[in-house]
Amino acid sequence: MGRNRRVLPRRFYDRDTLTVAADLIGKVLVHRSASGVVAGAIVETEAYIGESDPACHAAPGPTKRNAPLYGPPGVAYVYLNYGMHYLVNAVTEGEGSPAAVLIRALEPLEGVEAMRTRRGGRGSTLEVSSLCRGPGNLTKALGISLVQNRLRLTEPPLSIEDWGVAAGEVAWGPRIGIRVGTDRPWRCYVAGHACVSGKRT
DNA sequence: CGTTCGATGCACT
DNA sequence: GTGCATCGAACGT
Repeated sequence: MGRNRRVLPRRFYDRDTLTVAADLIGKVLVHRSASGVVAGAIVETEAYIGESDPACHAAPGPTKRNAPLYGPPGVAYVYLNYGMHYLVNAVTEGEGSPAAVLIRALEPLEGVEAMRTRRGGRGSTLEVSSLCRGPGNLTKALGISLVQNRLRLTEPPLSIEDWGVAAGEVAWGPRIGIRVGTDRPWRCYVAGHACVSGKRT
């Protein structure tokens, strides 16, 4: 691992959203900032696809907030949720086809101390497997906020890369934390992985 | 273990 | 004014 690092090209995202959601498992979300490099392997994603998906932010049609969903693929869509958590998505499919993959959990690979400081302050006793468990937690650990909204994921400072991490076995299930569209099994995750959000098994 | 519930800000109707 | 793609502290069992 680490000798063959490749940033995912824009065409990676210009595909069917469910395919992208599955292929993002095992890829590495990297944030390079003045605080250093933090990175983690993606172990959980959710697909939000089009205006016909009631849980997708594009459901009401184009608005100021969801504009990135209608733009080019390979761009970060970040927004504030519940007034206190930032959530990061990768925009997928072509322009005019509003869809994205929400990144829900990471396995920390680099910058664990920086993550710990951002999550719980210095001397935090948080386990490594909890640092990026949940979409609001991972953005906090990586220092992602609205500043990173609309950034291209195909170049620094915020990128998704292939570090040659083995993806592991992937499972599909209903999306978490939404009240509509729960019938669509569009959550993709590494079954049994300690860093995946939700109830542990 | 389990479940409930309050915090908190902004986009949208 | 309402409703969230959440989290974790504070309970109950």
